Amino acid sequence: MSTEKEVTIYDIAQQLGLSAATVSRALKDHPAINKNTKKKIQQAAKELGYRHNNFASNLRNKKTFTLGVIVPRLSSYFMSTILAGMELAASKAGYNLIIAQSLESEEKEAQNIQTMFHKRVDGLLISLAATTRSLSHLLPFTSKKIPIVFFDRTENIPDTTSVTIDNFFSAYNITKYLTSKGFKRILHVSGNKLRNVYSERIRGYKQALADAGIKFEEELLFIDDMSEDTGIRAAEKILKMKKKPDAVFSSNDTCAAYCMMHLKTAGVKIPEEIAFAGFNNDPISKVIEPNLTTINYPGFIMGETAVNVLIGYLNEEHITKVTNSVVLRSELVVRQSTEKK
Amino acid sequence: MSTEKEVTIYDIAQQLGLSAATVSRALKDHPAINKNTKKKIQQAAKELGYRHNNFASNLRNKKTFTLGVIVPRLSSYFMSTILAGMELAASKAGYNLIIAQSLESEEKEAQNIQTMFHKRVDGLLISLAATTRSLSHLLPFTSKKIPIVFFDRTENIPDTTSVTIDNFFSAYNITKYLTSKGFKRILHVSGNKLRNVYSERIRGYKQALADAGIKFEEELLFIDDMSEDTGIRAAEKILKMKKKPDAVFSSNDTCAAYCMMHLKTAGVKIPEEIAFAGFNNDPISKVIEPNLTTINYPGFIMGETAVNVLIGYLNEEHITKVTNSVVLRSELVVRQSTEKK
DNA sequence: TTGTAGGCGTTATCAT
DNA sequence: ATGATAACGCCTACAA
Repeated sequence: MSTEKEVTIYDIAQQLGLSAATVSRALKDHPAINKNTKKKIQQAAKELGYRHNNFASNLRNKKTFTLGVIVPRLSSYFMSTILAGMELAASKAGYNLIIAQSLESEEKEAQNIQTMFHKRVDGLLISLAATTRSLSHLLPFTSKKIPIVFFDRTENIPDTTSVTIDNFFSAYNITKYLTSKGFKRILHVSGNKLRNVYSERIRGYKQALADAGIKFEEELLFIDDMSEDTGIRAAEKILKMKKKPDAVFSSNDTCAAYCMMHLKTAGVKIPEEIAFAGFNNDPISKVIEPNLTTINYPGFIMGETAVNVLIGYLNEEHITKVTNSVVLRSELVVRQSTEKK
Repeated sequence: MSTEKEVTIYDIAQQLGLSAATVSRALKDHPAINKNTKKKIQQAAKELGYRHNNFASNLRNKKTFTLGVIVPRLSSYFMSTILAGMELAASKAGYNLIIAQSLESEEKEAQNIQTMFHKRVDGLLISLAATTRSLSHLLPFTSKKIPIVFFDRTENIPDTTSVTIDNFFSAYNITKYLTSKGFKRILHVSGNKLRNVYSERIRGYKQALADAGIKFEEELLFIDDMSEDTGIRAAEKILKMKKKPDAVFSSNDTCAAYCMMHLKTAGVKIPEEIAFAGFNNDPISKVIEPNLTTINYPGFIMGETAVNVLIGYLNEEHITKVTNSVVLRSELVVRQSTEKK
C-alpha cells in the first residue's frame, strides 16, 4: 500500500540546510535547540507532510509505548468497562493498547502471549482464561523481566502483580446479608474453581454460612461456565429439587437474571419463594424484575488502575520488585430481589 | 526495562558459521534454503531465545500487520460484540488491533487518528463520533491511500468503504410492524442526526408512517444522546403529553428499557397503553418486562466483515478503487412489548 | 544454496 | 546550538 516516498527527517534537514540530528531534536522539543530553528523545522515538517516513524525510533529506543491486553472475552459489558478504563489511562500516558481475547482457551491465550511478545509490548495486562492451568506460557515475559499485571482473574503465586477486588469479602458480605435476612438454604452458582474469582467467592460464601451457623451442603453449590445457559440449568436443577433453596447467590448477574426468568416462568415467586443475589452490577441487574441485589464491580477503575500500575513499573528506573497487589473497593448494592415485602 | 542483550539473527549466524541472510531466510521458511540448515537454524534460534524483531522488519517492509480501530465508546455490549468479531477475524489473518475510543468527541477522534497514523497501522476501521462534522481529520490516511473502512456509523460520501446494516429499511420495517398492529401515534427516540444511523432510521420511520397514511408530527420525534437518561427524559416528556403516544420506537434498547421502566413506575401499562420497540437486540431486551421487540443487529458479523474487507484491500496488489459498501442483514425480532394481549 | 552489502529512519554520543 | 557518525535488527538485490 501507499508506496509514495515517505518524508524523513533527512528531507527536512536538506530542505533547510540543517542536519538530521538537529531536525530530530527540534521535533522532540529538545531544549538545546534554537527557538527559531525549531519553528522553521516544525513548519517544514508540516508542509512536507512528515510523519514520525515509530519503527525506526522503537528500533533505537527499544520501547514501543504499547501495552498488551489479553482477556477471556471481549463481548461482555463487564469487560468492555474495564477496557474503557484501560484505554483512557493508557492514552493519557501516551500508550496504546493491543487487545486480544483468549476465548477461555489456554492454547489461544498462549498464542496471544507469543504475539504480544513479538510485538514487543512494553508490558502485559492479563485476565486468565477459565481453563488455564499453567502459567508457563508467560515465561517469555517473566524471564525478560517484562512487567505483567494480572487483573480480575489472577493467580496466587509469588512475584505477581495484580489488581482485583476482594472476592472473598464481597461474597462473604452478600451471603451474610442473605443469612441476616433469614435465608437458610442458599444456592451458590459459580464457575471454574481454577480461577481465584470463583474459588474466593465460594470461600466467602462458605465462611458466611459458617458464621451464621449454617452447614454447607454440596448440593447447594452449582458449578458451571457462568453463561446464560448456566442460569437456565440452575433453574432447572432448582425446580427438580425436593428441598428447594430459599435464596440464590450467583457469581454473575447474567446467570442470576436468566435463572430468575426461568423460575418466574415456572411460577416461582421472587423474592418471596426464592430470593436472588448476583455479582458485577451489570446493566441487566437494574432491568430485571425484581431488580437484582448485587456487588458493584468497579470495572472502569480496575482498568485504569491496572494500566497505571503497569506504567508505574515502566517508569521506574531500577525495578527492585514487581510484586504489588491492589485491591479495589467493591460494595453491596441492595435491590428488591432480596427484599420480601 | 529488560536490558539484557537481545538475540539477533547475527548471533544465530555466528553460532552456526552461517550468514545472517541465510538465517533470515530460514526463519521465514524460504524455499531456497537447505532443509537441514533450516532445522539447525530453527533449533539454534529456540535455544538462544531468539525473538523476531518486528520493528526492524517493519522498518524494511513498511507493513505493520496492525489495524487501527476507533470507536465512540468501548463500554457497551453492542460495541464489544463488534470488537470481538474484529479481533477474531484479525487474528485469524495474522493482524493485530490497536483500539481507541473517541468518547463521542470529534477532537479526541482526531487525536486517535493521528496516533494510528503514526503507529503506521496498515488500515483503519472507524465508527464516527456522534458530533463529528468534518472528515478532514482523515486526510492523512486518504492522501496516503491507506485504506479506511467505516462501520456502523459511516458517512455518505464518495470513495468510502462501509459496512453497515440497512438502517432505513430496519427502521421502516419495525415502524411498519407497529402501524400494521394498529398503532397510530408512534414516538420515535433517536440520536444526533449528523450520523447516518440516526438520520436513516428517522427516514425509515417517516416513510413507514407515510405508507400507513399517518402524518409525521414533530412532537413525536425525540432527539437526545441515546443514554439511559434519554430513556428517562423521554418518559417524562410522554407523561406530560396531553395526547400520549400509543407506541414508542427507540433507536436503541437501553433507552427503550429505561423509558419503559420509568413509565411502568408511573403506572403506565405496557404494551396495553404504550407499546415499545427498540433497536440492537441488546441482552437487556430479553430481560426487560415485557421483553422488547427490537432489531437484531449482527455486531459480531459486522466486526468480522469490516476486518475482512479491509484486509482484502491490503492484499490487493494494485488497488483500483477503495469503494465498497457492504450491507448486512438485520431482522425484526418480535417480542411481547408490542403484543397487546 | 548461500553470502555480501546497503539501506529502512531515528537517535545517542561525541565532537565542534 | 548544531553536525557527523554509528548503531538499532532485518531484508533483499545481486553476486558467487
